Formats: sequence, C-alpha cells, structure tokens
Amino acid sequence: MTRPAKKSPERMSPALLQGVAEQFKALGEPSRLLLMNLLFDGERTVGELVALSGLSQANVSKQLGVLFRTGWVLRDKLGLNVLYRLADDRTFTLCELMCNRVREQATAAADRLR
Amino acid sequence: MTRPAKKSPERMSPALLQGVAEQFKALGEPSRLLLMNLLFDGERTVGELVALSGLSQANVSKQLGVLFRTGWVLRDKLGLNVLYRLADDRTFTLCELMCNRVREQATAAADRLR
DNA sequence: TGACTATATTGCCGAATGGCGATATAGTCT
DNA sequence: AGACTATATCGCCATTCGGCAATATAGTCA
Repeated sequence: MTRPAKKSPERMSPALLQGVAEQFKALGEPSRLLLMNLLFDGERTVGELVALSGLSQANVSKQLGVLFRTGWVLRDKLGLNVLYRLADDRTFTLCELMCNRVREQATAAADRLR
Repeated sequence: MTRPAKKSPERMSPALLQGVAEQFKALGEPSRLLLMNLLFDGERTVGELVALSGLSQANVSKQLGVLFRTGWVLRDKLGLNVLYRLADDRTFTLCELMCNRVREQATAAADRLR
C-alpha cells in the first residue's frame, strides 16, 4: 500500500453503525418524509396528516409509529386526538442538506446531457 | 382548527421527496455506512475495503454500486483496481449529526432507567 | 349505559432488498 | 496467446417492508 492512507479518525462501533443506519432508514421513505415535511408547519393530529398527505389512516399511523420509535417525532394525547410534532431541530438542517444535494445532482445531470 | 398552524414554508414536490428519500435510504444500511466510514480515511480499492470490512467481495461491490449511483462516492480505475472515495464533504457533517443524535438517545434512554 | 369518533394494531400480500456462491468481464504480465 | 488478478454481475433465497382492509382500543358525549 503506497498511497497516502490518512490516519483513522475514529472507527464506528457496530452498535453505533446500526443505530445511525436506523436513523437514516427511518427517513429513507417518501411517505415518512412527507409526514415530516407536513410537520414542519407545526403540530398536527393524525387525522389532519391523513387529510393533508392523502395516505390511508392505517398507513399514516404506522409510519408515524416508525418516526416516533426512531425519535424523529413526539406525540401528545389531546382528548380523542393525538398531536404529533417534530422532536429534533436538526431535522431542518438535515433536510436542507439533502435537498441541496438532490438539486445539485439534478443540475449536474442536466449539464451532462448538454 | 383552532391551533396556531404556521404558514407552510414550502411543500416538497413528490419528485424531490423521492430523491431525498433515496439519499437517506442509501445510508440507511449498516454495511454501506461501514464502507463510508472506512472511506473517511481516504480512498481505497475494493480489495482493501473487503479486507477492512470483513464483508464478501460481491457484497462490497454491490453496496459500493448503490453508493455510487446515489452519488455518495466516486470511483477511478487504476490498472486492475478501482479506487473509491467520498464524493461529498457534507458526508462528515451528516454523520456527525446522526452520531450525536444516537448518542443523545442512548444517554436519554439510560437516564430513563434510573 | 350505549353510540360515536380518532387512533392503533393485526393479518395479509406483493415488491424490494441484503447476502451468498458462481460466473462474467476487463486489465496485467510473461 | 494463455495464466492470473481485481472487480462487477447474475441467479437465487430469506427477510424486510410498504400498503390495505378489517378489527381492536380508548376516549367523548348524551
């Protein structure tokens, strides 16, 4: 091995690797991302999210469950309703980062076709 | 609806939603995350990644293909070898963000058990 | 109490996906 | 050319997972 080969910054433990992967995976689904995006506006009940998203009630409830278990959203019971809201400020940073990436890739792909 | 209900900042288009989801999904797998982590040290050939990761050659090649197609890594042929390297500086920011999240969740969970 | 409403859960199915062994491809060396 | 090496791809299997219809749960109201 004659190439530079920087010194390792820090090897991620298998457990951390698994944990981080779960976080990413939770956001790696358009339906869940849509729900997160709707929650950018503020807290919403499940019913509101069903109406706004066009997804089925069962599906919305299921995907919210995933987001809740992975710690991306919080919930409060309010009478019959359940209010969901974003749990982490970093959500905005994250999504902006990814959106920029996707947009850059799109323009790069467009340039490649010229 | 009597709750605040902020004005929508911006609705993500279905295409953007899909694109962002693909980005997240690509990182939502421990094996791929491990490869990315190994590439933090600098560029590596497939063979080196196989040795360092403990994954099979076929699997490493496959997962690198996913990371390449989603734009997370770049590759250069060098004789018989193929050198892979990270394609996006944001990778570091992203992983740090997620790692912090996971660590916070772990300590929070630990506190909850006291 | 019983009727009603909002949400969660269950069972199911089809599609997508990670991993493996085997094989194909492409580049190197003599 | 032929032997060899590094990487990519293929076919397969087992598992995971999104979505749906139906049902269960829990809270409200009269």
